[in-house]
Amino acid sequence: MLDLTFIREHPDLIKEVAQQRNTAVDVDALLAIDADLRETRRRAEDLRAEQNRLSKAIQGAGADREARDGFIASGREVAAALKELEPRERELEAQLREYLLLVPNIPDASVPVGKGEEDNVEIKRVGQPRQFSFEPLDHVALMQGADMLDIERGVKVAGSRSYILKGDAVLLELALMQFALSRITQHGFTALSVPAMAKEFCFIGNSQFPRGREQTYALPEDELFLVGTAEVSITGMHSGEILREADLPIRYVAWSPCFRREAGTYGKDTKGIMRVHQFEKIEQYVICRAEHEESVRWHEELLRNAEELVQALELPYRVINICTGDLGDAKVKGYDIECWIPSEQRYRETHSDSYFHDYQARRANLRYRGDDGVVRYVHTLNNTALASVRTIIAIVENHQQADGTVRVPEALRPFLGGRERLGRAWR
RNA sequence: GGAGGGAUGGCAGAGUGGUCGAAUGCGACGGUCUUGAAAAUCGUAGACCGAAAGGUCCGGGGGUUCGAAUCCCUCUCCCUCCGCCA
Repeated sequence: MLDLTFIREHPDLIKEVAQQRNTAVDVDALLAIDADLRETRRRAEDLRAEQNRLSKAIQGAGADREARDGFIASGREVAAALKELEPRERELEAQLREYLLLVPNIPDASVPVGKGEEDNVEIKRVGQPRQFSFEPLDHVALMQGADMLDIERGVKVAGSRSYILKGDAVLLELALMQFALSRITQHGFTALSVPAMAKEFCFIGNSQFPRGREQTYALPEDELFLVGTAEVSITGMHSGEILREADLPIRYVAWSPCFRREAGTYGKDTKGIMRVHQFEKIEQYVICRAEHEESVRWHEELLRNAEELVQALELPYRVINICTGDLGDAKVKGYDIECWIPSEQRYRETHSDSYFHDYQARRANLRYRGDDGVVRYVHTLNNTALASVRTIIAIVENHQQADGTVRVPEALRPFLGGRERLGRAWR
């Protein structure tokens, strides 16, 4: 959410940004509602002031019966007038908020302007895709061969895009989670295990709602939704608070399952488990002071942390700067880390590193009191540390051996009881 | 799932229709004292809208009333007991 005053003063900028970001918001309608609300509110406040004056007059009238009755009669009229105005005021407030939630954030000047995924800009490449001395398998053939994956029965249980990890794949998944938690906490981040179900306000605060609502699983009986990332729960957990500047920055690394409906992706990534409805993720999250430079500094640091993990897993990857059209509504700027997937001969997104300035904080009403006593909205950032399924794919495909086993990268071995190979030789 | 009790400022906790944005204590901040600190002592301090005047906020929403922290309805959350349960 942006500051309403800023929107009033820069309607044309908002329109331009909305277009660049492939999103729609009726700025003129928003401003019309705003003007109407301000006028309505002014009238209501005048009436309330009058009401307060009369209330004091009634008390001051004491035994003067006649004066008292006169004031009460006037009070009755004012109350009646207010009663007409107040529903209108509430209605306008609700309408304005609906529009405000649709206004996108202003991208940073360093974000490339573009229409979609194809306009994202690669900013670095690390590691060389491996030259195989044998015909490498895709993750499905490889994992099924090693009895690490059962897609058919996963689909039987939970429908398309579901899967069952088996055997060493389960150990690998847990090892990856522990590996990421262990590394990131060493950087001073506090580990969290957060609710995977959350109330609507968390999703609004985080900007998953109202747009993107159809990507989220709902539990209507309980008015809860399944989170697509721990980010939702973390934004919710501090919402409405006023933190102290001395407590900042707050750095979390959170473990949670992630649920995604993947509505509208029929036909995309139909083979294998590249795109699934449920996976596990370790997420980095930072709440810091409201300074652009500090946001940028953390954005880069979160990227470094994630890169460190990917490098330790010996995966070739690249980093891209996401263009305006692919950025969504909320981010000021975003990097993706994409790992090399041999079977696809291309890089695929495994991490997403974002900063928001106060956009999420405003929606979640998350503020801090500066050392100067001024209350401001915090800045928020987050980046994947490690997401289970896609990283599993990258590891098994990149580290597969001619015999059908998977070499365990050195850094991961302590989390797998020292094992050097996963799966069993089968080809 | 059933029965009961609660929700007030950073925290604890008064306040049952007007003089209450709200006593008091603790904590916080600033001053005095001190080499420094503690103690003592004096003082300051909530959030939101508004250029201001002014208005709003005592868990959320609705209602009664000229007037609600206080009365009524409703929702949420917390606590206690019972049931169920990893």
